[in-house]
Amino acid sequence: MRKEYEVLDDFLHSKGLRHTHQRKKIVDIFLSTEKHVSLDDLFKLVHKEDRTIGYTTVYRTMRLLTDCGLSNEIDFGDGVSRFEHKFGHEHHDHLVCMKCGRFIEVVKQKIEDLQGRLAKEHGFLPTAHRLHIFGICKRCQSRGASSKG
Amino acid sequence: MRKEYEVLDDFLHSKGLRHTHQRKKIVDIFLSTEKHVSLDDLFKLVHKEDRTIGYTTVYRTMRLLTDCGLSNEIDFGDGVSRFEHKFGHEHHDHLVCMKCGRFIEVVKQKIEDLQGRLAKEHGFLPTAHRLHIFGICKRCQSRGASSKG
DNA sequence: ATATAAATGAAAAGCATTTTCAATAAAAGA
DNA sequence: TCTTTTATTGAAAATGCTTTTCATTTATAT
Repeated sequence: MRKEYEVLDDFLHSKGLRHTHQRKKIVDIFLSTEKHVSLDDLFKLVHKEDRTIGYTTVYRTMRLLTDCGLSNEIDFGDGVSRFEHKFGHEHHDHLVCMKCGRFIEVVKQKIEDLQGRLAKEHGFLPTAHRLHIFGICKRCQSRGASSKG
Repeated sequence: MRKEYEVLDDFLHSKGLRHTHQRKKIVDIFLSTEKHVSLDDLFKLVHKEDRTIGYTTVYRTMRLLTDCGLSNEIDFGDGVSRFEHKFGHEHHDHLVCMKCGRFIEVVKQKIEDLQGRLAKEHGFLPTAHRLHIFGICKRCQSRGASSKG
């Protein structure tokens, strides 16, 4: 678990950007957080540890991480961007539960392959894709009607 | 091409809602518009024909159409909701060109099937899904670097 | 140490979406 | 047709997240 910092270092260096203790702390917390955090989530986590770090800095740091490829920005269509870091889990799709809001990460290689083929059939050169399947998760099904956790 | 109005009529009726000339005009324009319009797009189209219809009414009408299933709200992650009407083309995925912004509607039954299976494998009860493949379209590939249309 | 340019944080601005509210108008009944 | 009831409308304001501004601070190079 050192590579992630190197990636950021290289990126900062190559762009003439600087190391700051704020960035270090934000990155530490982000990388140690399992997964999909909104800016607000992350700001709260950071704020708990360091009251002097502002929302704006978290925002800018996340953009930095996204730009250098350490973070992935995801959008479930609820008007809030979420971020997930890219270590351990490479590409994956999401099963999003409409009841409890939780999501499961999944991959099915055959689907990946077919997507590539589908793109090719249309002369399309794919660079990325996003698949969200919405529904009700196992837990919420067995719990019947309501619930929120 | 009469069924779409019936759907709306039924919906309005079942909910005790009313027919208004504003709704009629907005629905007419929306249904005659081939495809993916933002609220702003649609408002402009409506405004051209009737200066008295406000943005809010367009907004509310589109929510109505989405609720009664005539319209599909789509989100390409650029912070703007778009709407497409559901006649002619049922469910489909999107190939989104990152260069010219155009999108192609596609379906591959095998992918659909595999998605269902994938969900099932996780005890997940799927209700909808969204697949966007991002990349460069045929046209933009052959045109080389720049371009916007 | 000093200079210089990036980074920070608070506050303000942007922007699409959503709500508020007084005025208007559709549907139903008299 | 006239009234009544209640949904609808449109302008403006509010929301909520994201992004920018700007004066100040601070990391690096000299």
